[in-house]
Amino acid sequence: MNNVQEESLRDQKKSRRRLQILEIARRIIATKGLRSLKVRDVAEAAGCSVGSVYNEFGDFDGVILTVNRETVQALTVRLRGVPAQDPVRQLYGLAATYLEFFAEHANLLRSLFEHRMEDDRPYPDDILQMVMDAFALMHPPLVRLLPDADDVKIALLSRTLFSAVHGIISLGLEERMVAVPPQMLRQQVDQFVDVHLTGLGIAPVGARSS
Amino acid sequence: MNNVQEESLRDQKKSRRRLQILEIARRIIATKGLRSLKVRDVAEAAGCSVGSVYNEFGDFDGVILTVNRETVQALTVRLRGVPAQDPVRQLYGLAATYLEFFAEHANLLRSLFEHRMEDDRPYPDDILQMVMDAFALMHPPLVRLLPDADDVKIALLSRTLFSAVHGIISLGLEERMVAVPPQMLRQQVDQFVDVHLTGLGIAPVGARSS
DNA sequence: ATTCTTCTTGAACATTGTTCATTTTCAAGC
DNA sequence: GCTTGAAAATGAACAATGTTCAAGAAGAAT
Repeated sequence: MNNVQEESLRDQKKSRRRLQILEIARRIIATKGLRSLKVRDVAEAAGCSVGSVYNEFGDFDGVILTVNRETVQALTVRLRGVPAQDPVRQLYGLAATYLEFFAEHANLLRSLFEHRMEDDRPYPDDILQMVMDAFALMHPPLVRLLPDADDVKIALLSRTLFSAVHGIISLGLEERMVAVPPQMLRQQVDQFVDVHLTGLGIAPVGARSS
Repeated sequence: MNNVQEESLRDQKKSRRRLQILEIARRIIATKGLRSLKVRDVAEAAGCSVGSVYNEFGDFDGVILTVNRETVQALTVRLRGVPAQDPVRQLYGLAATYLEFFAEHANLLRSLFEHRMEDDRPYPDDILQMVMDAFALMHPPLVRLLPDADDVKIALLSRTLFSAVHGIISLGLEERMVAVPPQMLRQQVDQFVDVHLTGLGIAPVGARSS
């Protein structure tokens, strides 16, 4: 075990190729959907053999899962970038940012939420955990807004609220279903948060600008 | 065109087989998930050749779509069975019934919402319309509760609210994700509707029993 | 330079959706 | 009932795609 950072030529090529495969797979999923992702297409575009893809990722699910992992990581970064001064605005911001991100990367998000494993193999725990953590990002602002509430209940509320927003957005962006105009979807989400905060006894942003 | 109901022996066998194929496909999807559905398994279980499946449904997507169509039909029947005397209770009932139905037929619902067509062929319009119609079932009670509101806005609200409930339930039942205990999920949904109705200025059911 | 380890390759295989020439089945006409 | 023509069923062959692995190539170690 040499902890000095001496990357062998072999390792360099390996990791460069790994990145390349992921980049190509992500591009295909993003543009043509998960169902259009084929091993041979990825291998050819990456300039390597199909065997190398398997060598690097074990099986094809491994490629998909790695892309999904990076998707939820990117999502988390975006959500963490939402300003936290005003907790009410933060909640709106989280919803709006989720909508933006979903609209920009619809097929990647669908891959994250819709991909099923072969047979009955379990979905990797770390990805599930990251999704749950992302959905828990509404927790801190809710705690500030509801200081007297039980922390466990707030945790549940955070997941519930974010899941609700997810439902509105994922179905709203489903071009299959009655394609809600994207601008209207933004209003729809804002209004939903409005009503829900009101119901929680929190004064919403109201007539002020976003 | 003979509108007399004389079914030839041929037609009888044909429709019997059709039903049988659908029943088997539905059972496989329901128990082992859409990804485990294979033409040969269906054909063998139905006691016919793979060619017959294609003869009857055009392609394999045709089988899946027909199962999905029947799923949304069954869902609609269940949702229409929710009592409509009290509009507030009706809203709770629609959410609770959706939860029940989703819990009973999780894989069938996932097939409905997650199946993607081959290439870029469009999803059949009639199925999309039926889903939208089902999600519009919150419209009538909302109209009764908000008599002064614009009808178009109520239509949007109905879709939004149902989509939110869908998000909470579909993620909550996702055993992949932090498996919310089913009993707790019911409370979660009820509470969500509670808060949202309050936010809309409607008195929720409150402390009374379901 | 030689050897050893590791990775890469791509042909072969396995699985699964799809097609279609052939056979079978059935209904209609005699 | 037999003949015949149309329709359907068949399943072998094909196509597309995920997976494996023996052989070879490439880099590391001595």
